[in-house]
Amino acid sequence: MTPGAERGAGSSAPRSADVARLAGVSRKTVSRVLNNEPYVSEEARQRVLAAAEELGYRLNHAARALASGRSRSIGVVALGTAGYGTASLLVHIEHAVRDAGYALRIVNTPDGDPEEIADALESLLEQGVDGIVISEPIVQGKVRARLDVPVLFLGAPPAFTATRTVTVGVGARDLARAATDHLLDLGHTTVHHLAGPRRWYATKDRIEGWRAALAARGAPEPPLLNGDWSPDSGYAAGRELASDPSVTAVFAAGDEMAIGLIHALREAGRRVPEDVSVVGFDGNPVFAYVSPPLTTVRQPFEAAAGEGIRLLVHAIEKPDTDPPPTSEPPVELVVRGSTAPPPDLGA
Amino acid sequence: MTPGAERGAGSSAPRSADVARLAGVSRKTVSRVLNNEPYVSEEARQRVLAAAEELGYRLNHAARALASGRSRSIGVVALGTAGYGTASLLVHIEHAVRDAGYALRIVNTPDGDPEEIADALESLLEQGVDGIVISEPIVQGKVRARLDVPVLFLGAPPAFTATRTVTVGVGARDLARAATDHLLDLGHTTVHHLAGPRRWYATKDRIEGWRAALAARGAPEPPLLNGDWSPDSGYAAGRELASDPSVTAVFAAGDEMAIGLIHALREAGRRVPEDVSVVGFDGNPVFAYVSPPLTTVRQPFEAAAGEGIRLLVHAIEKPDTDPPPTSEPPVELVVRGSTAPPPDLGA
DNA sequence: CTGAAAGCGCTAACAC
DNA sequence: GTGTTAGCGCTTTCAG
Repeated sequence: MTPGAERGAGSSAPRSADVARLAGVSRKTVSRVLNNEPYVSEEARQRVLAAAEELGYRLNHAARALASGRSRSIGVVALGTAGYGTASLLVHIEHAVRDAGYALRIVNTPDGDPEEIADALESLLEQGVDGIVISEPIVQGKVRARLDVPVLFLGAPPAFTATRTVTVGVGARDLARAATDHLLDLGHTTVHHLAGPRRWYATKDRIEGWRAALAARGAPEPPLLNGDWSPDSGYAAGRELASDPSVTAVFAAGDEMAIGLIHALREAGRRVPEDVSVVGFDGNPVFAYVSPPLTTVRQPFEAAAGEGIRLLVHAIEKPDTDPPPTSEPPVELVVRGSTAPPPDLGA
Repeated sequence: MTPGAERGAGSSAPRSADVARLAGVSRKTVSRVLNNEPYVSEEARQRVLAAAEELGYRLNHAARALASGRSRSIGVVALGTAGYGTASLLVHIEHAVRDAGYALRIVNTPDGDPEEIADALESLLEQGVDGIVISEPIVQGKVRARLDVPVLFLGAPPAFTATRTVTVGVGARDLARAATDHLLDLGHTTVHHLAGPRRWYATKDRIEGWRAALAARGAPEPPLLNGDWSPDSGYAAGRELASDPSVTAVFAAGDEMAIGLIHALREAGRRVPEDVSVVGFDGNPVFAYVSPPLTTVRQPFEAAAGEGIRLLVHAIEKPDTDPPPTSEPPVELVVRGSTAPPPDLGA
């Protein structure tokens, strides 16, 4: 049986050759139509489309990837936490990737260890992704990897080298600074900071923003508190802080830690915001409905994902032209009920 | 230049032929080693592995998929909400899929319309996934799709037909029943229910569980409240309910709606849990730290994802053998501070 | 504007 | 245990 010969009715999935035969054109023309290439007569195009529809033709991406060397897919290395921030970012990434006409492959790295990340990258590379997104990477340790595709670092400076790296920040430093400034503006002498795990870039950025705000006013810098993003760790930090009456303002690096912190504070008899003000970080809308409603800063997840993917796709498709212009997302402070002037000020 | 001939040093990525040459074996033997097939001498295996390592060889999955007809990847159709439930489920799915040695491809359907779902499926199928996971599907409308791979329906009965479908529930009905029973056990005459969007299966299950609990005690069934999972919708429902003094217990179909609901109730002067008890659904740990701590039922996301993927992989790899046994996840009611006996009982 | 021929890098079936 | 021979279904030259 020669290739392209008749196949028993309904035997197996139709291939582009079947479409070509039905449409009365060559396989190459079918390929042109399916790839929106120019130089196809409108009539041929219609015939091909109709034939594909009639046959229920489904393009085989594996074959295309093999032949073209590109998979039209983007891989993302995500961090394992199911928190609002990570999840929200992922949803927006998916959306942006899909809009750009790419498919999404995901590998999660529960702990974000350099080794795990290297494995994740390797796995993505084997799958032939055209580009990679590293979402909120870890700062610690060196990642060993041979990256021959463009990489987008979302929310952090490049953690390793690749053919071409593109970076989009989420403005975490500025957001942290705005959160701290808000507290300072209210009259607090200084602001304590409950940070995330030290290995995260996100943690580092927030610490820097907080520090900068303090320094700009000459406010003393209290010792850093350490959490792990979980409400439990916020609670633990809150218990510690509650015993120190000089604490009147705390900036937590995540909404959930802020919630745990507030709970511990109140349990210890300190009122929020009357005695202690607390501001969170992320902007999960549900915390508008707790008591007190949480003052927080909103992370521009959608904008960051959108810009980042645009840049990444540009690096993939037109590596030799100038990247599209990018704009800094606005800093959004959401003032709700968990912050107020310090108690002594009124006395 | 004959195929397999010397290539200029560092010219391009090494292929299996390069590994074969360096190891002094045939390409097929390389393939055998890489696929963990039997009938390879230990010595040959080591030589191949060493050669691959030395060359920095990376398997080309596209070529493998094309040749073998299988991609060793699983696609998931996710729903667009970035809520705790969806995100948590996704994380566990990713983990289970990876453990099984498969890669993950994701398509999100913001609204979960049947048409969107059909598109998502089509896109996954073109990518050549070996199996598909539909996470928490929508009940409404018919999905048109030609599914020639096994499909896992997670948390819902099959919404359409496929070659082979496997279903794993999350026990939502039993969980809803347990939540309602808890309130009834406390002495409440009846329990109101704030449901999710009607198009979701998850909504339907929870309504049924609630209804069954009520019926079993002969409790009157109050009119259903409708939300959309968002805290805003919980708040809106709460405002409505607050004006009716006969309401003493509410079961909300999601934690976030419960939080909004409680806020509205308190704003209207009704105390929780003294005047009105509220129980949520999902088990997001952060709500242990709000006031009052939220009583809720925990969804067995991890168990469901694990069992589901095991079943799906079985259907992919050994379609002709009996599926592995599955066990019902336990019902976990987490009693915290938002529930108490009704006010009149004490009077 | 269109088509013919030649692979992309791998695995499948069979021989040895 | 191992190698040989054919493709998988598509895109890429390069001719027309």
